[in-house]
Amino acid sequence: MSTAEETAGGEQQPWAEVTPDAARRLLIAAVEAFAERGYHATTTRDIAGRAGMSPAALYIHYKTKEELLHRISRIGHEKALDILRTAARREGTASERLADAVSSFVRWHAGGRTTARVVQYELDSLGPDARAEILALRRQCDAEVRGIIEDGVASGEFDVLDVKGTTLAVLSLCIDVARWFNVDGPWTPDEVGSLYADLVLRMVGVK
Amino acid sequence: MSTAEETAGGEQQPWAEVTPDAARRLLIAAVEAFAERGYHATTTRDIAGRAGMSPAALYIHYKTKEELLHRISRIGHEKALDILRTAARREGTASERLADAVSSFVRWHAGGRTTARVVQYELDSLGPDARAEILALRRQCDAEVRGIIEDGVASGEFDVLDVKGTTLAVLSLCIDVARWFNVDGPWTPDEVGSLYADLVLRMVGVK
DNA sequence: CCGCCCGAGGTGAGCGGTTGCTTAGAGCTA
DNA sequence: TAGCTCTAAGCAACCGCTCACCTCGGGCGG
Repeated sequence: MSTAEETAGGEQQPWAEVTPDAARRLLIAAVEAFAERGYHATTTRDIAGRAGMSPAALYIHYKTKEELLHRISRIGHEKALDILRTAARREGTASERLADAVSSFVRWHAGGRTTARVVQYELDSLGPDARAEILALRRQCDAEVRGIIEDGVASGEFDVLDVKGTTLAVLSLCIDVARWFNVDGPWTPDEVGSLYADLVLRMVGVK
Repeated sequence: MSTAEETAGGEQQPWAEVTPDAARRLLIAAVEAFAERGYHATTTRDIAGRAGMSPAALYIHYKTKEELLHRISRIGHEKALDILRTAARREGTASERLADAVSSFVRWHAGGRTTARVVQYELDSLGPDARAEILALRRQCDAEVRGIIEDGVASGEFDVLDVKGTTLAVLSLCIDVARWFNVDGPWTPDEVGSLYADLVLRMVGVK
């Protein structure tokens, strides 16, 4: 009951790599607080309180509040990149790989909306160095999707005028799911994933 | 040199309806600050400073910092709704009206990125009453776009499986432009507008 | 024309409260 | 004892916001 899977919507048990148990509890509390109120509106006292600790306990495991956001952001982006890379590098046609990438990427944004929100929208609360590191991961995400689209164009499956712009639009569409998706809404993450996969295939001109 | 049009990217001179000149300067300063740093990270001293005034001057024209955000959000949403309504109610085929709606809506988000960012992403920094008022405007935006898509389906121009979901995706795609668009980037607002109009027509199944 | 007042718009100083973070030390395990 | 985890208390800085006061253009009786 005090484990990690109480995050709404059945977030797959994440953060297993965050090792001292208290550090993980603090990090999960921070994710929830940042997602609800935003980084700047969240106080260190709120984070510690959600984790059932005193305000000072936070500073045993993390040097600053920003380090929490940095860790969350890095782990989240690595997960997102992993999802896209897995889809991009499996075997199958470009259409199959693109549909797979979009539907699993969207499922992650919808199902783990709490995390995705922080990862995608609190990026410029980071300092310059941390932000630069995260932006590098983000460019790798871009590259994976662009690779699939380029493959599809080369094989004649896709009909795209502007590869760079279309790549951006596809990623943008997926990412924005984290903004509007509501766990109490009419769709499950799976439904949004397959709807979006269909829409994206249309965008790249698959008949 | 101290007028309103110094906002980056040639934002069409807005906020003309904000009447005492000092109040307008404060509001423009607030838009820029909120867009750069977010609502909670922006201090009233920063807003007043950008407008060339002392911190106390803000409270002559606005009751609270939140009232500033409320005013910005309401005016911005009214402008967005106006753009969509104009496109939806002009004469022409559903395809023409949808392309018009998307390209002008996207142009607004890209060209007026500063404003659009605040309008679209700082919504839940508002209190419950103000947020409810803004959400009503947002539902009207939704309805305009859904109306065009329903027309296209009825006339046989469009081929969509899920009207509600597709409407949401189209709006989502446009709104997210405010997040990633960069005035120093490779595209002009016009170019993104027509690229997106094309992508959206594909999404609704226009040949 | 003068001197006077007035209200709108502005300021400097500062209030109470909160922030991120620190420190001294308690509790527990080994 | 030694070492790690956590807490109670609190520090300096900063927050949104207020208050007493200042400034200045214009109406107006004389």
